[in-house]
Amino acid sequence: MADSISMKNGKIVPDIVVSRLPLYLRSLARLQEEGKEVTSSQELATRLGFSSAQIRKDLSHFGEFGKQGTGYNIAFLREQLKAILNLDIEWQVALVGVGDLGHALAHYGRFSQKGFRITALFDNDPAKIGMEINGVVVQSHDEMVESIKKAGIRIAILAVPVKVAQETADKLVKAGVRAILNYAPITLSVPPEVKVQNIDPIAHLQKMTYYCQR
Amino acid sequence: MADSISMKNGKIVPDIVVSRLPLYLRSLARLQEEGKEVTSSQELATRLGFSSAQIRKDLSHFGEFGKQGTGYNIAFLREQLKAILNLDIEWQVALVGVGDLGHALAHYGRFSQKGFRITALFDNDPAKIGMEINGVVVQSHDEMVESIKKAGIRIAILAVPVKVAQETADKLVKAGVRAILNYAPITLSVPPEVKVQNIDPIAHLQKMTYYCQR
DNA sequence: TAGATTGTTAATCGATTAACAATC
DNA sequence: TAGATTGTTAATCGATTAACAATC
Repeated sequence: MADSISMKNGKIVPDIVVSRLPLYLRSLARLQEEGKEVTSSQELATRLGFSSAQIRKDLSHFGEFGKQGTGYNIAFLREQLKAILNLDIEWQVALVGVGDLGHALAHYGRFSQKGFRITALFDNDPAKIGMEINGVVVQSHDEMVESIKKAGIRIAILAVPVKVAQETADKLVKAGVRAILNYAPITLSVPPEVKVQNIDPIAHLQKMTYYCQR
Repeated sequence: MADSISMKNGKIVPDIVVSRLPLYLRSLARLQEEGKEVTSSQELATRLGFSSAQIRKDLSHFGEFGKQGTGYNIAFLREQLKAILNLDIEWQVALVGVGDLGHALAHYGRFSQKGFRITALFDNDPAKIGMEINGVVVQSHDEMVESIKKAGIRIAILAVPVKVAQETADKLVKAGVRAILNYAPITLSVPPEVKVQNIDPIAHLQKMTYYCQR
């Protein structure tokens, strides 16, 4: 993924800063649920295990959202962050691969709750094509490129076996997809304008066992 | 998670280096499947999108594994990395929360393929307790601490709803768990000796939409 | 040997943090 | 006003990379 893009009079926002914005958003939602109206960089920091300086610095890349002596209005900061992350619209998402994992993802309510509507499903297993999940019909891989293009879908979740992951990613790119959430344990090769985020539970477990004595 | 632990005559290995070892392992497995016997930092780098210098530097924290002019013997480097990550034994894993996601995880073959055997399942839904998945019987949350202690399980996968995630994590810690793979969208608070890795697909999607024009 | 590639050092680059003036 | 907390600057810290001697 590109390291950063231009923002706030041509200055650049590091990719790692962007990564933290969703976590800020999550904490703010939590605070709001708890009935709070304002918060501080210190409170957010404690909750997230970051430093307050980091939070203020991160936010400063995008503007000024707080008031000295008071802190941040939670509802306001949430709205601002949502706008920055382009979350003030609903995104259509294609889910490719309706195996066990894909099935669970298709049922996972939090996607649509957070504005990511899975509006297209694809699989190449004839037994699955035509099946309906949550009101969406599973289509064949052959229809994929055309169907995604036609719907103007920009985000895809890739939940296919490793051996077809790269070729499927290639088709997604051809279809105009710009963001791929990749569940296959492989480093995908895509053009630089396409973003990829990998989810590999095994890699996480293997990292933690380093710290566990047997 | 702690930033690093001591290694190789008291020197310290940055946490971020440890994070990359599983990816090296994954690439090496791939290369081996392709029939290759040796590789180079350059080849690994290209596959992973890293620099070759980074790969050599990372490995140098743990020893010398290559030969000048030749590169690395794949089978040997794999074994070494597995040993470093404590992957030369099989780990027992407890899976807590057998909803849609938990169910999919319980069926996900790659865990046991990679040496993580899910040997205990827990849920607090009476309808699920007693159910058998892949030969493992779902137990109640009430039995959890005792059961994990007795089995000596050190790794848990947390797939419960957000609202009970922290209290469940507390129980896991009490039961002696040292590594938690957390699927609940919340920052868990645990003692420093317990490692947590978070998997939050929404956060990944929200990061990518930053780079997508609507 | 000549060519290739390691392991390591030093230089560079970037991210985090400490500190504080500004100000609510 | 006094206390609190922001936004920002400069210092620190750490990670990445370039370069190369060593050597297979």
